[in-house]
Amino acid sequence: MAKPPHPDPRRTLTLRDVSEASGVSEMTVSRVLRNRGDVSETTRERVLEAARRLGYVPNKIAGALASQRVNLVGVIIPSLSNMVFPEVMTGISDVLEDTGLQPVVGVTNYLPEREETVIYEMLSWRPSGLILAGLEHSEASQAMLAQAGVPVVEIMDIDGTPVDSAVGISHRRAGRKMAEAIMAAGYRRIAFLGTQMPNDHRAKKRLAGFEEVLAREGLQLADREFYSGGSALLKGREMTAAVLKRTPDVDFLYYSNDMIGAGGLLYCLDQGIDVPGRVGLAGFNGVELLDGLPRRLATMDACRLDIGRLSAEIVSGKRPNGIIGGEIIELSPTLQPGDTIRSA
Amino acid sequence: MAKPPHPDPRRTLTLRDVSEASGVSEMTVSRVLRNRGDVSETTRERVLEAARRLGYVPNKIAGALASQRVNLVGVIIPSLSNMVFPEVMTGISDVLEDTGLQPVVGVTNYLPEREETVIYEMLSWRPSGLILAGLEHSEASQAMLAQAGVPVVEIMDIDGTPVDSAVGISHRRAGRKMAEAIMAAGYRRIAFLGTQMPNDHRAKKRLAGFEEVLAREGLQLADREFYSGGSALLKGREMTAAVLKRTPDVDFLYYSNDMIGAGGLLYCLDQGIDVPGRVGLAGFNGVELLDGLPRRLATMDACRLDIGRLSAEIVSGKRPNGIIGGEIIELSPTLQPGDTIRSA
DNA sequence: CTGAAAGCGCTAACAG
DNA sequence: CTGTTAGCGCTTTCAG
Repeated sequence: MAKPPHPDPRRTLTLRDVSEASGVSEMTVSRVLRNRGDVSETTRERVLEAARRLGYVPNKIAGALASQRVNLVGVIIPSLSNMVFPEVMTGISDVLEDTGLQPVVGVTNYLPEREETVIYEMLSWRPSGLILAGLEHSEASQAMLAQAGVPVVEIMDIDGTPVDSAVGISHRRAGRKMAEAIMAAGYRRIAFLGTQMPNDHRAKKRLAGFEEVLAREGLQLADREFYSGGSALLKGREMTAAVLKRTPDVDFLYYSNDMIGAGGLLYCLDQGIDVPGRVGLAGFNGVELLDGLPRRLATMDACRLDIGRLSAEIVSGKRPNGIIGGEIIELSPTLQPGDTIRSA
Repeated sequence: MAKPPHPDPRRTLTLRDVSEASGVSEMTVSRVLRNRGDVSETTRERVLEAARRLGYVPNKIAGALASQRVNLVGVIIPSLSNMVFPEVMTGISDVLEDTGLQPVVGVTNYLPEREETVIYEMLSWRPSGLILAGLEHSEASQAMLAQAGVPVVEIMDIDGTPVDSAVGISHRRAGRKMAEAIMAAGYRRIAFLGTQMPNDHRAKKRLAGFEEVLAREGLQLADREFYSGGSALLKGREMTAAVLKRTPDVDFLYYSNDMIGAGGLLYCLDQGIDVPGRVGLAGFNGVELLDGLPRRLATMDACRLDIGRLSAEIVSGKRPNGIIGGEIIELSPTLQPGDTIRSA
C-alpha cells in the first residue's frame, strides 16, 4: 500500500497553506488576518477568501511566542458553585469584552497548595494579567505573583497587604457593621453559624469584626455552629435546629453566608418561629436567590459586580485616571436590612 | 541617563537562565523540569535548586509550539450561573486531574454567534480536545469542530447528530417520562412554565416530548408562561401566580427547571394551596438546592456528574474499552417523585 | 504596499 | 547519562 500523498492529513492548516492557496506571501497573509498595516483591497479579499475556504484557524501558540503577547487574563477563584463568583466573572467579562483580552478561569477549592499549582500553570502561559481572590497566599505563590511581571489584582478583600493591586471590601468592617445593626435593634443573645473555615479568610475576618463589636458591649457569642460540604440550604436548617435546641434563649442568628441563612429562615418559618420577633436572622452576600424567599433575609451586598469590573479595568490598563498598578480600591458594602431584623 | 545594564529587567526567566545558573545544558535542564529521560541525581538536584532559587516558571507557549502538544481541554458551556454546569465541571476536573490535562472554560450565554467566537478562540490554542454543551451549532461552528483534528464531545443532549462523540440524556424522552408520571397520577389540566427559549434547545426538546404524551391522550397544555432573566426563584413565584390567576382550574405545573419550580412551590405554600392535592408540581435537573426546601419538588436528575466524567474520559482517551471517538453515550435520567406529585 | 530574514523559548531526534 | 542541531508557526524588523 502506498502511503497517502500528504504527510499528515490531520495536521492543522498553517499560514503557509493560506499563502499558497491565495498566492500571497505569508507575511501579507498574516497582516490581513490581523488587520495590521496597509494591504490593498484586492489582496485582502483574496486572502480572506482563501482563509475562509480552507477553514484556517490561526495558531495562537506560535503567534504568542513570536509576538511575546498573550491576550489572556488568568482569573483564580476558590469555587464555581458559590453563587458569588459567577457574578464577579460577569463583571470581568463585561469589561474585558472590548479590550481583546480573554478571561481564563482556574479553581482552587479553597486549597492553598492547589492555588499554588493553578498560579504556576497560569503563569506558564504568560498571561497579560492575573486576577485572584483573597490576599492570603502561600509564600511560594506570593513569590510567583511578585515575579510575574504583569498586573496582579487581588479581589474580594482589602484587609491585608496586596502584592500589587487590590479591589474589594473590608470584611472586618462588614462584620462590625452588621453587628452594630443587630445590637441597635436590641438583640443580645447572638449565635454565629458558618462554614468550617480554615481557609475562608474572609468569613473569618467578618466574624472577627463582628465579635469585636460584641466585646465592646461586654458581650460574646451565645453559641456557634460550623459545617462543611453538602447542600447549603439543608445545612442551614440543620444547624439552625441544632443551635435553637442547644441554646433555646438565642435571639439572633448570624450566618456566614446567605444560602445557609436562607435555610435557617425556611426552618424558622416551618417551625412557626416569630421572625424577627423571637429571633432575628442575617446572612452575607446579597445573593439574588433571596428575592424569592417568603421573607427577605437581612444581608450585606458584597459589591461583586463592581469588584469584577474594577479588577478587569486595572488588568487591562483602563483605569480612567491612568494609574498603572499598586491601586487599592475599597468598596463599601451596603446593609440590606430585609425583614429579618426588627426595627430599632 | 544611562540605560539600565540589562536589556529588560521585567523579562521572564528562560531555560537558558537556569542553564547558566546551574552550569547544566539547556537540554538537560529541560529534561529535569519535565521528568523526562534519565538524569543523574546530582545534576537533577543542581538544576532543581537553581530553578527554585531563580523562581523559574517554564514558558508553555514555547513548549507547546516545540512539542506540538497542549495539555488543555476546552470546555464550552452556555452559562456559569446555572447551577448545572458547575457540577459538570466537577466531573470533568475529577477525571482530568490525573491525566495532565487542564480544563479551560468558555461561556457562550446561549448565543450561537458567541459560541462561534469561543470555539474559534479555543481552537486557536490548539487544545487536546473540546467538550461543549449541546448538539446545535452554527454551520461555521460545525465546520470548525469537524476540522479540529482533536476529540470533540458534545454533552448534555443526545437527540441529534454529534460531530464526533456525545454524552448526555434524551431530553425528549425525559419530557415524555415526566408527562407519563404526571398523567399516571391523574392530573389532566397541565400548564408549562419555562424560559423563553429561542436557544435553549434542551428545554424545547423536553417540552416537545412532554406534549407528545399529552397529545397521545387527546390532551394539550392548559396554559403556558415564559420568562427571561431575573431571579429564577422570584420569577417562579410570579409566573405561578399569573398562571393560577389566568387558568384557575389547572391541576399541575410543569417547570422547565428546578429554580423556578422551587419559586412556584414556595408561592403555593405561602398561599396555602394544597400541594400535591390541589396542584402538583415538577421541575427538572435535580439541583442540590431542593434538599432544603419545605417540601421536595418532583424533578429529574440530569446525570450531570456522569456526563462530566464520561466526556473527560473520552477526550483524554481513557475509555475502558479503548474506543477512540465517535461514541454516543446515552444516560438515563431518574425520576425523583419527591412530595409534589400525588401518588397514583 | 509587499517580501525576506531572523528569531520567540522550548523540545524531538540524534549523536556522543 | 548529556549535549548538539534543527525546527515548531508565527511576527518583528528592515528592505524593497
